[in-house]
Amino acid sequence: MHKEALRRAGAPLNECGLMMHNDEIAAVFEQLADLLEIDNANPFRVRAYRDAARMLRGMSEEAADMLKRGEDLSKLPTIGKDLAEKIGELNKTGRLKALEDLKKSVPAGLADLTRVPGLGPKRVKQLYDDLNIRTPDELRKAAQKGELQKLPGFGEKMEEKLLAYFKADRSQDDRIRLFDAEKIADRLVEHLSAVARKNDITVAGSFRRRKETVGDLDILVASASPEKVMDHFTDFDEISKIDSKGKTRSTVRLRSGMQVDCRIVEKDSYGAALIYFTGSKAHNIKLRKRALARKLKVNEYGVFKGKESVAGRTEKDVYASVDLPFILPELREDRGEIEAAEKGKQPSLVKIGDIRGDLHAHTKATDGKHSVREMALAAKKRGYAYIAITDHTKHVRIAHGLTKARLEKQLDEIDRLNEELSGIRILKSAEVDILADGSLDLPDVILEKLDLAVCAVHFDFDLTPAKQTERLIRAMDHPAFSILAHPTSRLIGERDPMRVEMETLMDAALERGCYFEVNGQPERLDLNDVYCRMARERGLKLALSTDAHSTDQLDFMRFSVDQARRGWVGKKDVINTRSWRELKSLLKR
DNA sequence: GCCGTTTTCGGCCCGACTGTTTTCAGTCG
Repeated sequence: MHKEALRRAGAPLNECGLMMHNDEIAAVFEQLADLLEIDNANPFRVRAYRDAARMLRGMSEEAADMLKRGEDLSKLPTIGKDLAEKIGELNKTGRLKALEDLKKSVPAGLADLTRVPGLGPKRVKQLYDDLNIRTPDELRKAAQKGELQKLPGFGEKMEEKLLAYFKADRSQDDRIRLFDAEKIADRLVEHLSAVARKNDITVAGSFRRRKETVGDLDILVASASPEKVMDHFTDFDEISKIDSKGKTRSTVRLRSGMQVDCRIVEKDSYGAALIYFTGSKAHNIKLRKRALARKLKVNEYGVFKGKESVAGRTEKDVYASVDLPFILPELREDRGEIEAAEKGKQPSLVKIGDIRGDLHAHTKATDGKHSVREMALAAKKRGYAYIAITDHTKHVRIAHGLTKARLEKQLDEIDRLNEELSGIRILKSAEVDILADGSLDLPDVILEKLDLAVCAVHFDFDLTPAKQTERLIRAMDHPAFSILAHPTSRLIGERDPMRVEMETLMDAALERGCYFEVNGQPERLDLNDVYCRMARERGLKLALSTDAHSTDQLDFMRFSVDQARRGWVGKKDVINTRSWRELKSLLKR
């Protein structure tokens, strides 16, 4: 998406009716900010572009749609007259003259160089001016020839560092899935618990905000003997390299490629440090500004009036000092949570304990590992009232999808089990494949026998957005259609989301009595947080499901809940927080 | 470039660590 947007921004267009998505506009602004920074522009001007990009990425409505309705974009936060015009220009022409002009003096590739650790805009500019270095590859060659250490401000160490960077395996540089980060985080906490109480150790950062992917781990420890804790931390046996080590802050890299920052503070600062280390950065900046307006200063040690500390021990105290209630970590993205909290309108978020059943689970009849009985008993053990068995249908050959006959047999089995088992109801369902023309992959005669149909796309992901939307709406027209599973069919880091007209699709679902799933598989987490929020704002209810392929995967429910919480979703916005009777009344037939 | 219960101009979050320096700039989170 990023690359596509940049291509568009730089290339002439031959189409009409162009509409730029928010993330595409954001990508253009981000590139402009990168290049402006190298060009030594006013840092606050640079920040204005970055702030706007971030705001656009978190927005649940398309700026292009607002423009279509004739709305004034400068009413949006971080968007003023100038940026509103630039968004208009992008939306109309697909290009941005300011960016094209800037590229004439600052080669676009220089932005990539700032991503090399240790290189910021100043050094990149210097490398370009003095050695005409424009790409990471040119940088590597210059370092190998020993040319860098001759530059003022660069030295032997810097050159060594860069050489080490180019020598190292870069395959793990990308953000990793929350689920994978969790395993590492658990081991780190276990390691640190030898020198600190577990209550005094928190994995903060985007991990605590439950972001779908995690770039690094930020560990905060409260301790009166920081040096002892820090020495123990840097002794962790998975560490491959210590990037920096100080008395209160260290950065290391693990053999897995994961970067870990450890910060140690005293107990009296723990709350302030938690806020600081949990982020997001934008949330913190807003808090600090708010503090300034009250003649207070917030840093990671506390809240200060002059030199006197007025809060810091708990997060609640720190928020209270700037007249705010505690704000849940999942909301701390500066997407309106501070304003909502200020008005006492912070959303009440769905909790794992609110979930009454799972509406997406497979068995060994297709690509799952366990039987219907085993899945049902595992669901009962988790305290659920119901579980929908949703095996694939025939079109999904790779999963040995069910034919009508095989599904009929499974439905008989479910009847028998429902007779036999108490305390859990097995719902008759299937993950019905949505074919390319929008028809469903099972005959009506059997669809009619299901309690609900969970429907999903597994092929033909790359139709045009209009065609894809049409396909899905046609599917939802079917009277049996209940839930659209993994609505964009993305796989994090592997497959981009299908391009659909999401607002149109959500409104169509709403009109037809259909619901969208939030799939808890660690590589799916589909819908994402922004779309969850969009659904909530439009009144479209969600099904939080696991898509479990084994009994233990029923635990993925918490990832689905996390994602929904990041989208401001409450208990009432979720259909499977209800008893089966209530849920049934929400289904269209 | 944005923004306003101090302001429509003059501000814009804050501190730790490193390397290359003799007191600090650059980078990072």
